[in-house]
Amino acid sequence: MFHIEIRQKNRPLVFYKERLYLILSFLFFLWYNVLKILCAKGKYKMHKKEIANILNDIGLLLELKGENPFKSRAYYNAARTIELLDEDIEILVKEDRLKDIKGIGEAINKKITELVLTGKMKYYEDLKASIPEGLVEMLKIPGLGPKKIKTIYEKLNITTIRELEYACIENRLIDLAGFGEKTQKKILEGIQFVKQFSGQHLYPEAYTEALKLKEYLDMTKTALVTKIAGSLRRKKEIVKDIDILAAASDSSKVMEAFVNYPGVKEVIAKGDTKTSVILKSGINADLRVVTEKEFPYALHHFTGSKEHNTAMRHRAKQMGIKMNEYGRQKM
DNA sequence: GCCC
DNA sequence: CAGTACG
DNA sequence: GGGCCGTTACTG
Repeated sequence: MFHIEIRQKNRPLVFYKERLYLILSFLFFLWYNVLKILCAKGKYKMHKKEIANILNDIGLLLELKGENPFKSRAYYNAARTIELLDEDIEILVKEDRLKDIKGIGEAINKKITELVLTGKMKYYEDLKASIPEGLVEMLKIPGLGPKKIKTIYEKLNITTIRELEYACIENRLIDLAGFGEKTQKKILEGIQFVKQFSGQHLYPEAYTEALKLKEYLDMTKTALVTKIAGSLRRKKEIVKDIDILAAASDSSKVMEAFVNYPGVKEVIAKGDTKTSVILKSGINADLRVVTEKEFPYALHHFTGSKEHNTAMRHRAKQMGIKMNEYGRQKM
């Protein structure tokens, strides 16, 4: 046979060259695919909690719009179902098994699928854009629900809690149909109540938010290491912000990645060592970047608490050691 | 919106 | 009574 | 096509 004859022959140099080319291209192909998989793996992954939150938001927004209450409840139910799901949502989407889950039908299945595959949901973004942010915040005020908020918005053109507070003080609510003296008073008290707890966040909320942020930063590979610090690291039940500490030789790249995090709503300050942002969830987040050598000392310092630090430094001093966030040395 |  | 908010 | 939480709790 012809090909057997060929095999047994001495091959000319050109043959090996061709073969080498094939091998190289095959290796390149492998490398390319592995890289592709790694990239896909490192891509921002949608968490179940996030999906649930978006579905929940849709429910709220629909109520504010005055949609069929059962429709918004369908979204609430779907949100709860997704959140309590044991299985990996991405796998469910890829295998198109989402629609088999009780509580998720045609419409919501499509929307979740879009969200998981593209990271966005057109319907949600349009819906959110059509309603002033302040109205959603008003839902936190006890005694105020979507119907009353809708009335306040449409009749008085009020879009923020601040404006609402003034309107109450000026007795402008009692004229509205369905409102009265008691209602107005209750709303005003409700506003005070909400104010009292603004800027305070429960550990589970803040922690999941912080984990997502850390995961994102790690994915960008701009820092050698990142760590959640502050009161969150101390597992305080209530925290007022998220502190993240990173070690890197080039801090600017980390800061740049940080402010480009998809969950950032507003950048408060951006510098070489510290950057502060407000997240879309309403939680403040600080990132501090130090060198690799400083990292352990900085981690201790930024984990705190302030009281712990002063006490520890005082004790160190007595032992003849000077310590700060950058390191420690014998005096 | 979802389910029966 | 009806409408609205709540847990 | 029709139901979807409640001997709710409160306000107007």
